[in-house]
Amino acid sequence: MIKDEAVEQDLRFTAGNVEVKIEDMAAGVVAADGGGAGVANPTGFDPMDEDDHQAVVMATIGEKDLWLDRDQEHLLDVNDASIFYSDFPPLPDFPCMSSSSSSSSTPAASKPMAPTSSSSSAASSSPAASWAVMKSDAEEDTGRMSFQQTTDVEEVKAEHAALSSTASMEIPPPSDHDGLGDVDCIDVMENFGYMDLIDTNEIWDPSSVFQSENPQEFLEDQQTAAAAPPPALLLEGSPQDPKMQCQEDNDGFSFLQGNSELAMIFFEWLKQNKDYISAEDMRSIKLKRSTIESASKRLGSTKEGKKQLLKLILEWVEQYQLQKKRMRESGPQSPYAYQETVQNSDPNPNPNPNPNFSYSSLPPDPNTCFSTSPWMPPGPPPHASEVTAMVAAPPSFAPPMATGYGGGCDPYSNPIPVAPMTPMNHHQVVNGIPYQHSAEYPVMEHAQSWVIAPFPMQQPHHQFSPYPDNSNIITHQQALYGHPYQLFDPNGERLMRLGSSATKEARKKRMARQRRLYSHHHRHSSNSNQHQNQMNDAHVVGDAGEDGDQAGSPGNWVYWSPGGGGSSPTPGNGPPAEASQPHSGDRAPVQQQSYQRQSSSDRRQQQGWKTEKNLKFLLQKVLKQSDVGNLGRIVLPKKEAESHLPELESRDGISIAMEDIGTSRVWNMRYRFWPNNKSRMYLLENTGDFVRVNGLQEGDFIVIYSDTKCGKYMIRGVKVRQPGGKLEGKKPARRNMRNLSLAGNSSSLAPIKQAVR
DNA sequence: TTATCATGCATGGGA
DNA sequence: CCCATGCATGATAAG
Repeated sequence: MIKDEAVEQDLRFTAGNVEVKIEDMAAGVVAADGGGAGVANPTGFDPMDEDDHQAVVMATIGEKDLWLDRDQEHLLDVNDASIFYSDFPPLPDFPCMSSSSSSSSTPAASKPMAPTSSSSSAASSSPAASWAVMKSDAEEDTGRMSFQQTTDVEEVKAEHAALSSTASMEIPPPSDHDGLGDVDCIDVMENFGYMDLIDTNEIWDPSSVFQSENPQEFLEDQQTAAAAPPPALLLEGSPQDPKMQCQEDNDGFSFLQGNSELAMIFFEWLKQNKDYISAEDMRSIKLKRSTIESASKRLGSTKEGKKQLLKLILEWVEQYQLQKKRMRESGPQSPYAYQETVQNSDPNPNPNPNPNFSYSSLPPDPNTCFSTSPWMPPGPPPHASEVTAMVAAPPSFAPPMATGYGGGCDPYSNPIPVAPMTPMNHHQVVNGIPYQHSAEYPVMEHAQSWVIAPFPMQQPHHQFSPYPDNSNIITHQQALYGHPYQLFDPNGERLMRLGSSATKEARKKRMARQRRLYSHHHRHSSNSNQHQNQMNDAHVVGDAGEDGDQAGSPGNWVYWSPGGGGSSPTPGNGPPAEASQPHSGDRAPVQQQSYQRQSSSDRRQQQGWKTEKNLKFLLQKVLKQSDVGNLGRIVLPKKEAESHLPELESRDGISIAMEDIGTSRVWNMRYRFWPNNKSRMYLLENTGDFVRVNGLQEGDFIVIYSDTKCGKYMIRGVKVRQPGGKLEGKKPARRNMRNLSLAGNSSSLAPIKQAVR
């Protein structure tokens, strides 16, 4: 499966059986009635059982409904579980968390997907059940975020399996808050306190928020903007809690006490996203306690850490929502339908060619942004040549995929952030709804951003290790696709730079891009198979690209799954993700979707980069010892070289400038061939410095793209981390590589694909 | 059996 | 003598 998948699952917070549900964030904010003016979920997205239907408190100021988009929500008539998935993708795992969880990965989670099957894992199917959130009356009334803990052992196991790749934190069961039998509903505040996201005693202080900013102004803004407290904010007491009442007194903001900074962040976010996120959306958000806990551990209990976590969550919500919106805009079709289309057409712009890479199995929700893994190697887009940009993998990746690089553009991109969770077969049906691998989803740049450990890492410490050589970095979104968010620094200490920073404008642009992408997919879906194949060979990475990852950046890392085959590299970013895509069958490079994690700033950079370039995946090559040695030359796969690189008239070859996607550095290389028997061997020479600078080693891979706009060549080095650190070895690699190659796949791609899985 | 490709190693230029 | 260059060979995978 793709790392991304694992990540995705984590994001879903399915790691534990404890779920944190953010309900009525908005409502919590305003809850005029304190008890929650119960509002039936108009969207029908409520994953809860109908019987369990919970009243939703709409966030309103005065009588004004802050959630203007609410009515526009599509009503999905699907079963609860399915709704849940489709509605909100799991929150991507925190990259940093991966280490802890990896140890428990189950075979299912770690086992690579069959080349032909989608990356989605069976494990992911179980989540549906687990996600069926049981709400307590209290929750409904309060509309607060609550943690729910299920006792179903089977479910838990499944979740663990699914999450195995991600770090799951052991969180003590919430105190019997509501005394809900099987399910414990925990007060949000309590939860956060537990998680340390928010100090136990630290309460969001609305007043403080206003002090820092003109309250009046804020309120005015709120009139037009949706205001919902962050889940954490809503956690504060029960509805009956005096504090909640205070909210009413204070226009619903009193619940924010104690941490003005966090509150401000949340409010700012609400203001920026009022047009994109509805109360229903917020209600449907569920966070796994374990995930949060893991994240908080990673991020630390400091205020900064909490801020990061909040940002991460908000970013996730935002990203998801964007996807969802896009879907809606395209039409009322169900997400699944969309998925199908994508799968069939595959002209997936995603850079995650490697779904494998990537980026991971995607969550059932096509809209999910996190589907891909962050750092997958840019595997070629899956056919993917396009990496979700790789997003990521460089997937993730996400494409999966060597996450990224190329995110949008990068096949690798990252491939790949990202998606990740348990691998599922495309055809697998969960609760009547077909599950698809994230890799198949159109990769979104964001996906990569989440690329947190797209691939399940068995060895935690490896997962997030930074690139040794590149300290700079950007993670490789799947190798190819850069992931928007860089979660880990080379030292593995920097968890993530969340970039909630996206501005409204940027968001709009993103949405427009996504829409274009979406329609693009549809167009392709109608294309003939032949055309599809061509596309697979070379995708325009355009959007996928979250490639922005720098080679050196963590985003470029691809992880090798210890499990099946053991040597598949999974791009941290996600490029490899691509491999898992069904259509990509052949050689889509894995994106590093994965696989990569990027900070928001990185993501922005990548996005910018993406928007400016249309990358076409040309080829990728898993580096052999002779390629990374001191010869300074890399043997290129003949078929790809002949079909995607300039035709060589003479053996002297041609000089070819390759711009390093990660660093923008231009390398003057030489492309030539050697007569070999009756054939030729194609080489890229003068690669010594490139290899050195990127710290590439045997087992890592390079992905070459062409910028369709500028006509220049782009290259990305994707690092593959093997849990066992085996790649370091010398000789075994050679034989292993061969062995790894999958039938039907070129040997050069095999590793990546495996990684993607 | 053939094609592909990793790499061993011969050759030759330059220090 | 060292190293870059380039050919030849052997191991695999594919057909």
